[in-house]
Amino acid sequence: MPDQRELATAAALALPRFVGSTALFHAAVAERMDVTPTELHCLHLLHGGVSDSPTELARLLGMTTGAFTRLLDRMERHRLAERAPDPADRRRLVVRPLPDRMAELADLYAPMARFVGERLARLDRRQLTALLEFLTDGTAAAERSTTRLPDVTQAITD
Amino acid sequence: MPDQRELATAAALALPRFVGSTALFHAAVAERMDVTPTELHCLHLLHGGVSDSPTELARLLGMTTGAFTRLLDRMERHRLAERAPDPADRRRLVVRPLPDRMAELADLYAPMARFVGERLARLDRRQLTALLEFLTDGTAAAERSTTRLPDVTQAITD
DNA sequence: GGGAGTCACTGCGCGAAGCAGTGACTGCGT
DNA sequence: ACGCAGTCACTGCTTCGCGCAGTGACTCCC
Repeated sequence: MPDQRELATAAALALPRFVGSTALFHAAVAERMDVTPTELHCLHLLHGGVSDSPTELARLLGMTTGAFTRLLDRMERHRLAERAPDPADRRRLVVRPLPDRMAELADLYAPMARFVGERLARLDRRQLTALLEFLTDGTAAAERSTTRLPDVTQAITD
Repeated sequence: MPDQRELATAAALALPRFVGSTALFHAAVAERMDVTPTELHCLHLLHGGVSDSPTELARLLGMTTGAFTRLLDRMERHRLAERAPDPADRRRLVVRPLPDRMAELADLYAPMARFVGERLARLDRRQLTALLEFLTDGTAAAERSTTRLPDVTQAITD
């Protein structure tokens, strides 16, 4: 019967491995869709309405705009997204997700959603809130860390 | 004030993005150590005592043994691990983590551990237990999914 | 109206990983 | 005993995603 300190330590130890294995799961889903993990990640960002700007998306994905151009080429070829001109600024363009393969993506995530749903169903409100907060804060911290690569340390703590 | 159902839905939506961004964080830490994400992931497995067998590690990392040979070459060059002969079977070898750069790794994870610790300190026992269980079960499910790539779906649900 | 800055894009090179095949070694069946 | 199938780590070859650095189109501000 572990006490609170031990639980916290266990969580801190479990985290790095969790991160590694989820990354791998992410790659597995991508492979099932015949798509690179980066394309899949970008699709999530688009689907979540995070941004439609190539430069911004490239930043969030931790890559150069040059690489993002090629990423967009692939995404268009795979019918995941399309380019559209930005009426306000003729240098820019707008990236739009295509509905074509959304159903396929949903199917692949369905079992994961079920897995998550089952676990969550056993939790009470306070447990749910804690978990959700952990996920969202963790996401924010992780996304900060990618934009300030030279100092990951600071990005996490602030 | 969201009810339980809404919270569960929110968590299911937050998850894919969390997965993507943690993968990116993982890559950021690896870059700070002048190491590939795969090398870092392998180091975590070694450090956690998951396995010391090249074939088994390759499987957990979702790669071929051929690629793992080259991975080991890099890890030795970067002083992350070393090869040792297996006295029981002269075909095999044993992979051992090197202590040299462990401190460096701990330093990079320190802020993350602090971030986690702060969040966890606010939680009670039941919340902690729920979170920890979610992490470990999720890790197990994700690791299963990589070993049975042809059917990710089944790996998650069973 | 002109120059600095920003945008998406392009040629080139690197390197991580898959594929398929190799030699060394083990253990099973007869 | 002994040979043969299976397993192990390893190696050329190829593929491909990405970074780097430079380009032309466009915008904004003085």
